[in-house]
Amino acid sequence: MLSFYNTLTKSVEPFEPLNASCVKIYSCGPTVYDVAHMGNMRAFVFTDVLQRVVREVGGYPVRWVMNITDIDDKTIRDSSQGSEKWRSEMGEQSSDAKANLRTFTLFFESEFRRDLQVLGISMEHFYQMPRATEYIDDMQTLIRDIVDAGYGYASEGSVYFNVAAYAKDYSYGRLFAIDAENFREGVRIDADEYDRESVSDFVLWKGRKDSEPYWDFELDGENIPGRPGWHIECSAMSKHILGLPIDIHTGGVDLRFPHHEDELAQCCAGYHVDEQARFWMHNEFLEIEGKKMSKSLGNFYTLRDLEKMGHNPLDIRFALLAGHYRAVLNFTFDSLQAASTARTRVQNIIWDLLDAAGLDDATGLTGAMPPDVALAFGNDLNVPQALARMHEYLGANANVKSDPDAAREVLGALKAINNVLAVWTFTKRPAVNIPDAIRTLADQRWAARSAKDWADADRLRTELTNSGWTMKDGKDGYTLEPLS
RNA sequence: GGUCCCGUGGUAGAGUGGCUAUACAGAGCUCUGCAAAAGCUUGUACAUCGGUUCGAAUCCGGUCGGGACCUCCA
Repeated sequence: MLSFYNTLTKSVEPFEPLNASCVKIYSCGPTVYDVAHMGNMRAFVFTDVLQRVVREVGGYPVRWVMNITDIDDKTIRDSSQGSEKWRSEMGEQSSDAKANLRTFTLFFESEFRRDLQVLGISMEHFYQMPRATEYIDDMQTLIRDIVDAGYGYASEGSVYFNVAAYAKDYSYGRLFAIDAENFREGVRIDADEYDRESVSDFVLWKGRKDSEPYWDFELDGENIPGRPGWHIECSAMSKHILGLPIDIHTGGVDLRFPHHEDELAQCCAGYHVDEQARFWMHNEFLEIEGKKMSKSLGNFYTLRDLEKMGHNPLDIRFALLAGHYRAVLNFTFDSLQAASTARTRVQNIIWDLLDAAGLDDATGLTGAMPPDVALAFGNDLNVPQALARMHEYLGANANVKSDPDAAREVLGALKAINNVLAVWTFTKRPAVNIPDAIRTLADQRWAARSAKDWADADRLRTELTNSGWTMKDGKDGYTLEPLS
């Protein structure tokens, strides 16, 4: 029923849970040093749709974990004393680097949670959102195990992973075929500050640097104060919270290498498992108006930016769902507008159907997704295809509004689809607040219209339009809607 | 340098060796006093040059163009 593209095999494979009573999904979450931008949003919306499809189409319970990286170069840099990134809402900085880091990252973590929620991602769907700094012990244990197994070494106050030793016993490059002989000249290789045996080795534990936050770490009877390397947190947390192997591990394409490759290596080396995850799924990047999003091109948008411009986050979610997750998506303001219109139309259909079905609220309504829609979702999350089938379904049921039972059935189907898409609401059409002056004008026009005084009726319509309202004539009365 | 991806109608974007989505925008119609909303109808696109094939936009190769990754950017 479900099949997903697996980066491990570079092909679409049928998805069978390791344990049908609980599908374990681990998603690489944000580094909380700033608010989410469009690219982040795409990644989060992708994972959300994935876990929803596993639940709704696959019918499996899900344990979804998304980590919060609250310790890394950027969070340290931006939370350090005198940083321009420090915001007044965070309060005063202290002289304790670790406390500053904590305050700083907690601030952006709560911003992040808010961002997720306005994008239609429900906190209830998370099993846990672990913070890296709360799993330091587990990471240290893993690092010791890796060193004990002969795949790690300490050098100059840091601890490294020995890729060459590992590659002798295991396969390195399962997610991403690297070609060490052909590293392009000019590619930045940050070998200057640390002393690695080989350039392909990566850091497990970074030695303490001047005023940075640090943790003590006992390795082979020696204390090595420092902080965890980037990859180790995901290895440790996926194991401790979900247990290995997990079903699906997700992230952006850029994480295939080195992050995921190294996570995987650490798990195999330290936990002695064959695999960290059965499926590795990666979402493609996003372009803005045909160009890679970047600050220098001036097309770098955060969710807050778009909200300030007056865009509804659910329209943004819908626009992000317009393309397949493995294809580069060209996000444009035209496409956002198109998404908004399309989404609003379906929302109006839902409200009409609620009226037709005589329901105030269809939140609890259950129904079956049209089979071809479910098929599309299950086929490596082909959301564009699912949307196309949904529109066809709606077209075929356009005349259902005269039949309450049929209306209810379509509503149920839409509800099931929305359990995956999460862009519509099934509660009553919100009442519009109509100012008395407008109401008076409308009443006057209705009277003029009833008296077939077209000239006056038209004059009043124009007046209403100029005041920002659309008056729609019905059989037995009118409705007013604000112009948007 | 290496590895890899992509190029579809005005826009966004699926799909597929033959039946050529879907949405938004546009056009026409129905309904409306006129509108709005809604519904219906409509658009033959797949970079380019070759090849394979009865048949290719879909497979193969060349070319052109765009992009990604190659040690901490989703």
